[in-house]
Amino acid sequence: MSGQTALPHPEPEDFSLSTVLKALGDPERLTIVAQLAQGPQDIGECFRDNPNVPKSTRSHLMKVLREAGVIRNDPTPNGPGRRVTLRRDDLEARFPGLLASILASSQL
Amino acid sequence: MSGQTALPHPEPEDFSLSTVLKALGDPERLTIVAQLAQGPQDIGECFRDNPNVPKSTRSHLMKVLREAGVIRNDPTPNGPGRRVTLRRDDLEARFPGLLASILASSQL
DNA sequence: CTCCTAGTTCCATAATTTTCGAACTAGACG
DNA sequence: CGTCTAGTTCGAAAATTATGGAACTAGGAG
Repeated sequence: MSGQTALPHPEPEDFSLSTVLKALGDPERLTIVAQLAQGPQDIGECFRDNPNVPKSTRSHLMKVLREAGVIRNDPTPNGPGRRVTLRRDDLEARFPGLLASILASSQL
Repeated sequence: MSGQTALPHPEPEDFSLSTVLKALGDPERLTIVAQLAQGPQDIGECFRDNPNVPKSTRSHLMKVLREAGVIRNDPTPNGPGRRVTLRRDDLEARFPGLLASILASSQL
């Protein structure tokens, strides 16, 4: 696998609305989240478009989303790479309707 | 009145989702917007709590919200100061449900 | 007209965020 | 074991954003 194998993820009760909004208030990160709405992806897939983004920048982008509670970033069970997942249910539990309206607005 | 009397405001079709989210992704600005949800206010009222914020900083905070399309900042018709208004309808037209879910989540 | 009030704009500085190379980590495969 | 792959972390530099004093603006009151 890669990296430290297990990264810290905040609990839903520790999510902050402004932190979530700030994480999504960036076009690149918003695009990634919109893609993840269609299902989990490996990190590489998230950057199929603009493939010239260096690894460290990718990691940082994901870190901001992960620390806000927007995504999970877990080791792939049987295989290389990492699996990124939208934390739909956790976000819905904490901020009802928020993610849905953002995703709907993001595809205009 | 004060300042340049008429400030530029973007049209709803020029709103950008990530710009709106970025504008709201700041605790101070989010608090201001939550207050404005209860009705228009003069700028002074927006800062009744933390009254030690200098004028230029207040103006800048308002500018970010205004340029994102979140608020209107207009001269008060008969009197001093400026009237700040949440652009509820314009935001709803462009990003349905977004503001409502943010406001609901902001009072937790 | 002058002064007062309320707010914007300008500008420079401070703080935060982004970017990306380089070093490091961990599993898979041979 | 060594190597390849995929990704994280570190650190420093670049870019963006925030802060706040000073100058400026506009209306209202005297």
